[in-house]
Amino acid sequence: MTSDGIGAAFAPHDHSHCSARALADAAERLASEGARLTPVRRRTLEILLENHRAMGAYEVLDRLAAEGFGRQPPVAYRALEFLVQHGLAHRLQRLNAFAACLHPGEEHQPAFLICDRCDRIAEVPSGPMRAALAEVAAGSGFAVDRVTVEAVGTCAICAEDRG
Amino acid sequence: MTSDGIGAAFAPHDHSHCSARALADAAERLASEGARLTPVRRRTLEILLENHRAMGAYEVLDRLAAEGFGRQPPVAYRALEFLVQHGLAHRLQRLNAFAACLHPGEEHQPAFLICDRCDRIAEVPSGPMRAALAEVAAGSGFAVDRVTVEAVGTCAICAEDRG
DNA sequence: TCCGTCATGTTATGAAGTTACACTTGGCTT
DNA sequence: AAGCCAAGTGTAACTTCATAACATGACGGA
Ligand SMILES: [Zn+2]
Ligand SMILES: [Zn+2]
Ligand SMILES: [Zn+2]
Ligand SMILES: [Zn+2]
Repeated sequence: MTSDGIGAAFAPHDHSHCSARALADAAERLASEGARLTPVRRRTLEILLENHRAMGAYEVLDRLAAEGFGRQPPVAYRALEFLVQHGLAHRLQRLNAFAACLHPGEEHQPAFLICDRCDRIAEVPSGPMRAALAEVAAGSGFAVDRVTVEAVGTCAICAEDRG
Repeated sequence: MTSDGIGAAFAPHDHSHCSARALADAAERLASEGARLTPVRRRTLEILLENHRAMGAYEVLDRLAAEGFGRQPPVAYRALEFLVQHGLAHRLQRLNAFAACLHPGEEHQPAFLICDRCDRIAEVPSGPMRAALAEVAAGSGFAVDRVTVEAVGTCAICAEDRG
């Protein structure tokens, strides 16, 4: 993870810095891969970066449509898929939703903490869990490819607010 | 897990035994909780138990309808929800599908191995992973409630069949 | 028997995701 | 410059997944 510390999403912070850096990283990263950060894609990423929450594809689509982009589902799904494929966003299986990645560039397949009170999302390292899983899987001859780890619970802010 | 061993789903075995026992356990368990294993619910469980795969709600619904039960989505969703709530079935987030639990009665919140070649599913213990996750989560003040761990990969049988 | 609760069924609707196809754009070849 | 191709963007139409709202039936206790 980055020097921001783990779970920074659940603590007050300068979010404009957070998102500006992610965007800059993204542009650089894509350039080096020969992939194009077109207007829709860029705007989609910006929208996801607005806060530490996950957004449904149709929610993103509404925003895009309101700004003059296409208003059909594939517009959003294609942009989101592109971002996910390039490691700039993640898909949250439990929520059928997407969130911007806050430290792209680092090879990762993170675990997610999802607060069910405020809907904020944090990425945390999943290395130890993946290792533990790979081990038990190997015991039954299963070769793990991708792992989804998503925890639902209560974040620090909400725990304080509401006991 | 049971004496069947971990990941038994991915090895040849006497499946009728597997499913008969799960069904018997289910009936007993529900009786002790005062919950009713009605015909639709029982049949739904039997259908899920037919193999070690996950089924979509509509796939289950088709089967139920063909057997004279209701043919509208809530029929399947209610039965499935009931089974999940009583620990007799699990929901696979990545697949939007359901699978019978093969060792009910044991308090568990398992991890799943999903073979993307044959669609078979296995439950494995998730204790170590949940512990690791709880630790890193606690570091950011997040209290974990429920965890989803789902691994996609290749099972032993498919690995052998196709290299 | 009356009543309340749970269970089952229906219709209708909402939410999520994909397929197929047309048009444009921008780079590359000739 | 003209022609070509691949990638990107847009649309319509549709499938799949899931829930809301409401009516009826089964069952056990007062
Ligand atoms: Zn990330
Ligand atoms: Zn929260
Ligand atoms: Zn189980
Ligand atoms: Zn397999």
